[in-house]
Amino acid sequence: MSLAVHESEYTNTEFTPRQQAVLECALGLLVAGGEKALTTAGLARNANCSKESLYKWFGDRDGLLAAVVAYQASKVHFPPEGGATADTETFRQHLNAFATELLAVLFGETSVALNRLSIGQSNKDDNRLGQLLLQRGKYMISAKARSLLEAGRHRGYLKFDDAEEAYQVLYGLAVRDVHIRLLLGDKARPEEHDLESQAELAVQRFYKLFGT
Amino acid sequence: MSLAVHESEYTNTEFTPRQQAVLECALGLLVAGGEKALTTAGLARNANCSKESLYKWFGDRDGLLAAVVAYQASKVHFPPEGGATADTETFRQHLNAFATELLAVLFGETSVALNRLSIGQSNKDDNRLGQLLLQRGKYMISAKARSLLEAGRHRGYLKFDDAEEAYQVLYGLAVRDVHIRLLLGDKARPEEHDLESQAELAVQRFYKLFGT
DNA sequence: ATCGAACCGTACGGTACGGTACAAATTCGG
DNA sequence: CCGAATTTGTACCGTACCGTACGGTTCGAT
Repeated sequence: MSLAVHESEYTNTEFTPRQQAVLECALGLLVAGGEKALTTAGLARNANCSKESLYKWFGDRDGLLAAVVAYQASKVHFPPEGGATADTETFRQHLNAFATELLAVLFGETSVALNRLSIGQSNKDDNRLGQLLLQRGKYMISAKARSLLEAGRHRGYLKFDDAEEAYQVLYGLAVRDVHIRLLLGDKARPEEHDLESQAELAVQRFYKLFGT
Repeated sequence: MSLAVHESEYTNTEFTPRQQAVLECALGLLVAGGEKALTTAGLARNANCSKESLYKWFGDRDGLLAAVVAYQASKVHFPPEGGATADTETFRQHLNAFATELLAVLFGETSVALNRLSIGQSNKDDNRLGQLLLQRGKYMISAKARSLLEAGRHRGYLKFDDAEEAYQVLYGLAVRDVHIRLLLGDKARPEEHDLESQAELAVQRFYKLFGT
């Protein structure tokens, strides 16, 4: 599956297994109680590690937060293109699958928690977290989407000038204002829980705009 | 102008002029340095008031934050419908104007700062700020948009089943992922600064989906 | 068995900030 | 002009948390 979350199927080169376990615990604290719930003492207590180790591994609290974001981003993989996208129908199914996975990632509680964290820290001097999330989150997805759309254009299924612009339209059609509402603490409406239908409707409208 | 910001043309019944001045100062601190820059001592110093007055007026720090959000929301008015929207062309111009103003509000630094604040506080128990921003911000705009779209449908310019759904599509076409990128600290691309063109393009695509 | 490295748990200093208390100053109605 | 109420400026308290230090423990290597 594209965009799927792998549970460390093999060792992540960036962090040791022990560190990954601690970061996983930090993610849990973040999802449960937000940024202020992620204190160095609290994490040490919950993860059964010492504060000294935290500071040895991550430098300071900001480094810890950056490590959490980087760790989660490292779990989202983009396996190479699904191979033979021969006919029109399977290509459209690929678009549907992409849109569905996009919604699944964006609306997941982990993504919501990390977005809240990064947005809350976006007033810092350098704003490492926001840049990190944009770089290793949105830009990756955008690249994946562009290559998919370019393939569709090359085969004559789609028609557009700028792939980035086309992707942004697809994003807007699929996400609408649901993401910001979730970030603000609103509950998703019932029909918005059916990601498949939402994605299919978005792709349908996308074809009405960019289909041949 | 719809959605225009009025500078307290006449006394806001909710806050005294002195309190409004202090809240204005708080807004400035928020826009400049984010939530952590808005301390009670700092606000008292900058606004030339005492902490005791702050607590007397707003109860506690959370009350102060809520007051800031409520105050800013009270400045955004939705004057009654522009009156005679007779022909097709003027109606479409109204849609363009609405979309432009929507982008102008959402991408303004004040809105960005308040959204960041509310999102950062959305893990609290009751989440007053997020509810407040949703209630007095997004829902108001949504209502305005729905009435506008309903009028278009009634006159035969548009065709859709659910006005709320149609509005969300218009929102997605206009905003795309720019809002979340701004919240994360990304800079808007050059072409995204031309709100008029962006809005016009969005309305053009909206007509392709819902026009008659 | 011994050494050394990494790690755990805890305790502690320093600091920032929310909230309160109080005397001096200012405003304002009568 | 006067007195009451409000506001200001400052000092202060308690708390929460970051960052560090240190004693004790586990565990693999030699």
